[in-house]
Amino acid sequence: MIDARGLRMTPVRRRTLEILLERHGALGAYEILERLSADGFGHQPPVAYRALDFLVENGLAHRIRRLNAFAACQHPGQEHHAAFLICRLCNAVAEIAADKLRATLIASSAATGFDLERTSIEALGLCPACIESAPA
Amino acid sequence: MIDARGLRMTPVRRRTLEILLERHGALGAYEILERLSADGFGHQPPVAYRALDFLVENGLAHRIRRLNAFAACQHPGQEHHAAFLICRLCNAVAEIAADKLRATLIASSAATGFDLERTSIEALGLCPACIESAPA
DNA sequence: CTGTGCGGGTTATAGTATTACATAACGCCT
DNA sequence: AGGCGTTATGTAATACTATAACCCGCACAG
Ligand SMILES: [Zn+2]
Ligand SMILES: [Zn+2]
Ligand SMILES: [Zn+2]
Ligand SMILES: [Zn+2]
Repeated sequence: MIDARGLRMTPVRRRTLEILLERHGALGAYEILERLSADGFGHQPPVAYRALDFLVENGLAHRIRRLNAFAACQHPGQEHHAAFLICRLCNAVAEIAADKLRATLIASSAATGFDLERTSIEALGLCPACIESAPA
Repeated sequence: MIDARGLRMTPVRRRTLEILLERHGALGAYEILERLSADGFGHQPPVAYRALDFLVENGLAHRIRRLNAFAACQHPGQEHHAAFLICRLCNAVAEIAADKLRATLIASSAATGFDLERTSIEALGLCPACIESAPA
C-alpha cells in the first residue's frame, strides 16, 4: 500500500483525510478523533495527531494555527504554498496561493541573514457569505 | 495612571512588558506567570493572560502562534503590521515589517470577496546565529 | 459619600498536544 | 515461506495552553 511517491496511505490516514474533506472548513484534532474512534480506530489523541501530521507533512492537509485545527488541502498534488482566509464568524477556511507572498518574505528575511524554511500565513476576517448575512 | 491614549499601564501590565523585553525572543504565558508571581503578583493563569491580551491589543506585544508564546513589539508606538521570523533551534523571534505583504494579501483576498481584518504571518527557519553555530 | 466600572485576585475547568511504551503490520531479503 | 528491521497503530498517562465564573477593592464621576 505504497503510492508512487512512497506514501503509505493507510486506513486511518485515508479516513482522516475523508473526514476533513467531508467538511468545508477546519476540524479540531479531537473532533476528528471522535469520528475516527466511532469508525473503529483508536480512541486516544495520538491516533488523530499522527494521521494529521502525516497528511500535513505530505501536503494533503494544512494546519490552521489560529483555529487549532486542520483542513484538507484544496490543491493537493501540486507543490504550493498557501495562505488561509479564516472567517471569524463561521470559521470557514479558504486557501489561496501564497507563492508570491512567500517569495517576498524569503527576500525580506534573507536580507537579515535568516534562512527561511516554512511559512504560515493566515488572515482573519469575514467571508462573503457572512458579509451578506451580517450587515451593519 | 492613564497615558495619552487612554491606556492604563498598571503594575502587572508594566511588569509583564518588562519581562518580555528582558528576553530576546518569545515567552509562554506560564513562564511569564511564574515571573509575575515571583514578583508578588497573582499566581493564576488569568493574571498573565489578561496582561498579555492588553499588551497585544495595544500594540506593545505580539502573539506568536507557532510557539504559543508572546514577544515584545520591536517597533512599538508605530502603526505597523509585522511578520515574524522564528528560529527553530533557539526560538529567537525577529519582527520584520509586513505592510507590503499585507497589502498584497488584502488585494488577493478582496478578489474572492473576503473582508480581511487581521493577518498573522510567521516563518520558521534558522537565525543567523544558529546557521553559524550549527553547520552541516 | 456613593454608585459604577475596571482591574486584578481566586478556583475550577476546558481544550490542545506530547511522551512513553507495547503490539501489530508491512517490506524486504534470503 | 521464513526471519528481520522498520514503520504504523494502539494504549495510558501526563504536560501544556487557555478560558469561564465569581468576588473584592479601588478610582473616579456625580
Ligand atoms: Zn493546499
Ligand atoms: Zn463566514
Ligand atoms: Zn511590532
Ligand atoms: Zn537560532
